[in-house]
Amino acid sequence: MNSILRHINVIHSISSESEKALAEICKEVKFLKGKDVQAIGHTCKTIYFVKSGVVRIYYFKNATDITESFEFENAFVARAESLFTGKPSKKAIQAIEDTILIAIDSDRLFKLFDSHPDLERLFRKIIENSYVNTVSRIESLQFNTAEERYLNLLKDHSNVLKRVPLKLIASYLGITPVSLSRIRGTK
Amino acid sequence: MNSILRHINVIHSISSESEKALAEICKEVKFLKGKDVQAIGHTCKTIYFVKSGVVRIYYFKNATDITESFEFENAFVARAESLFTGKPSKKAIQAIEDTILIAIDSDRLFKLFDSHPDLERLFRKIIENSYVNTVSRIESLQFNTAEERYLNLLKDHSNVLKRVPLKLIASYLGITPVSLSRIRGTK
DNA sequence: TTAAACACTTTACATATGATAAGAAATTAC
DNA sequence: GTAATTTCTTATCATATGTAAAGTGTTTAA
Repeated sequence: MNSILRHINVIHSISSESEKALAEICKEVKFLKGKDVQAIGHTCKTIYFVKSGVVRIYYFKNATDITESFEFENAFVARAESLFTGKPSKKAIQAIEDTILIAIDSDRLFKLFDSHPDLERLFRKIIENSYVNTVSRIESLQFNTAEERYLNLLKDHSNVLKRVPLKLIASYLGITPVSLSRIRGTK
Repeated sequence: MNSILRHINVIHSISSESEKALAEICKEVKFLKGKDVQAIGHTCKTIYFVKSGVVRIYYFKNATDITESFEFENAFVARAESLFTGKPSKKAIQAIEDTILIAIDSDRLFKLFDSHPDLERLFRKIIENSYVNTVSRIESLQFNTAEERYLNLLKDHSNVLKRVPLKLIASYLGITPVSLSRIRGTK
């Protein structure tokens, strides 16, 4: 629990009572490299925090595997389109390395919000941050070339390049592995 | 205020006391077609609700005007990257038709959250919804062709096509006006 | 009402990215 | 440690979209 509490308190500090309540609905879970944390078709009732390792959210379009996002140590992961709508997700979460996650039960978390406004505020801010990141991702996909997107990733998140297979990065950037290889070749 | 209260109560119903508190920090403002509601470089301290009309968020990349999003009647608009970070925005909000907005002072709203948890919950849910929409927009930009994106817009938001100039829609779809015209021609 | 400005389309050509296939390199599994 | 997979690169060709320029149609404003 220490890693998550340390991360949380930078975003919004919560009372020790709230820390305790949060700890009670958390559970540590481990996944081997390549394993699905949650499968396609499953309704998301869990918010994960990455303690160690890397995960990705992915889905299939025309039988092609597409990576929607990566999350590394000290980040939250959830399939928002399912968690916030209650519908089954068309996406899966997969461990890219051997990974340790802290699983937070979302139903119990949302109930805690009634009695612990500081937790609701914390998660509001977490969502705000995710939202801001997502909007800037749209900007990048809307009018940057594939090469610009690759170079920005290299500049801002070079750890991704070091720890994630290129074929996963390609679809994250919205291009094919062949195209990514070509872009890398001309540098 | 009626339109905003009606809209809000579908998302999360709030006490009449909270309605009153919210009304106090709202102000109705009007903008003529083409006018900027908020300019580039301005730090966003306002959340708008569109009472009537249409607005867009736009910015410039290499001197090209790019529309990030449209918002019609009964929707909230804000430049999240500025509102949630406190930094000056690189984007502007513009009225596409003559538009009436309800302006909510964000500093005062965030203060209200301390005494009105139902308001915080309401706005948490509004952000969750925006987040879900934004994630699905990424999906669309990541691996749909320009034609698929156009046809999806036609299917899901045909009102956009009816009320917004095509050149604005083109950049929203991530393509040039010429390319959009070509796609429309082949149907 | 007319000129000016703006929005949209069409054409021709350039270019980035996609698709396919084959080979090289790296990783995994026995 | 070697074979079998998987990942990455390279090459070729096809195609979607970009760029530029010109023409038509529609608003806007004097």
